[in-house]
Amino acid sequence: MSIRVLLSDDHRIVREGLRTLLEKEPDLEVVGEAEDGHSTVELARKLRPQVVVMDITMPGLNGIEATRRITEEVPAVKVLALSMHVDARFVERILKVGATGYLPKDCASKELTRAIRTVSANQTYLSPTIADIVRRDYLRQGSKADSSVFSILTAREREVLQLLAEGKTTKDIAFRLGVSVKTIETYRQHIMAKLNLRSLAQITKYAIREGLTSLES
Amino acid sequence: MSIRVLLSDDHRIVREGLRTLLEKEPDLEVVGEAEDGHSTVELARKLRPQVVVMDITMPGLNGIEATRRITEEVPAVKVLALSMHVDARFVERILKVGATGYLPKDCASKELTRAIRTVSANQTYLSPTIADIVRRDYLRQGSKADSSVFSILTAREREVLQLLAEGKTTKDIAFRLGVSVKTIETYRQHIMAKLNLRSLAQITKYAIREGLTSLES
DNA sequence: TCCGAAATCGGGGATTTCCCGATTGACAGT
DNA sequence: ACTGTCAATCGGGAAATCCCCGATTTCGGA
Repeated sequence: MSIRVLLSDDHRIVREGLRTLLEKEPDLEVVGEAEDGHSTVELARKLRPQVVVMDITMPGLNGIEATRRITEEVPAVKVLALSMHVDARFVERILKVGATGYLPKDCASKELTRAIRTVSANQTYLSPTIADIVRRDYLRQGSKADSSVFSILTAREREVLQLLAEGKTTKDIAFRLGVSVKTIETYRQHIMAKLNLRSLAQITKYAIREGLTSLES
Repeated sequence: MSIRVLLSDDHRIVREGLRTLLEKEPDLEVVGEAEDGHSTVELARKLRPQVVVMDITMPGLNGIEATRRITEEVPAVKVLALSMHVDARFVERILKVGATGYLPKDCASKELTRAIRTVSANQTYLSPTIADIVRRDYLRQGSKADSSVFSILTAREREVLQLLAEGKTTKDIAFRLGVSVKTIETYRQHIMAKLNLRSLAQITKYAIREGLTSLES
């Protein structure tokens, strides 16, 4: 019986490439593709794949937040992060929210298929480069308190923070999340109060530093 | 006779995916892969492919600089940019240095193969989204020499841009520069129009990219 | 000298922000 | 079961900002 895989990446050509790669493996079956965090969560719930190959940087809802929701709601679904970041912060965060594997995008297809098989077997897969980075990170700072967004802000606030930093207007966000403009305003106030920020520009910079959005507009 | 293609992308899994996609096309032949600008230039010189599929963001020597060198040295080699950026600045820059096609990474494989065939036939291929962005860019600013801040914005506009990106409010800035709020509003409009930006978040990111402000604070 | 671009300001309506408070439901501790 | 906290949601109302117009002045280059 084959391993059912859900692909999540905001670039279609990347998804198609991955799909084609995986389809050459007889024991792997790509059951769906998602282009952002929300659709990934939804498809994971609906399709119940064994493994989600998850990009981290995605518009709207990012891969870390999507992973948090998936592993909380459907723990049987394993998440394998496939990211261009080789930064310990990202590794730590996505593992913390429930991913069981992490691969840099700069990896071989053999490694990807091996990682998928590993995580689908309830094991953790970290590629050698990543494992090394994590080890160094631990050596360097032990486990100090996490004062980043991920511990201070609520899920909803993080979501709004990211959308604000992506240049969405309050109205946009309210519509997208299906709540009133007033609610988004409140979140914005909370975000600014909690993070001690005073302007949208500072919010944007904060989000960039925390990897919630990229510099490319 | 098949079209010889060189793949250039810093992520191996992306290269492998693209290779697998292209190998399904009988008239396309992937003759090599490069993982950074320097190796791309070198392989283009050595292998003389008809087309180089070029990523823009690469470590060491980026895709734009690599394109410049290739088209200068081996004009017969056509460069097709495949980028995650849908920003007019990148399109403009890489076309200016000799690329004859531009695709967003968020495209279908059919479009990629079509683009490769188009540029190999000495024609220019811009995907619809890209073409639209270029058109808007032209409408807005004509074909300016360099779309960087330092040539399109006036000194005053740059000043305001920086202050906005530093988190200052309109009123703050007006006071600081000793002019009316209305004047600052006008500058802001000009900045957004000239740079094709739509939000303060985007303004902030632009300023960071251009080195007008730092990520801190 | 004439033209365009830069710098400056305003009107007026549409939106957003900002600072308040309020409700509901979930969950934690006693 | 009671109490308290907190996340998520919404509203009022005033201030600020945004947005789309146009206007004036100045100044350097064709």
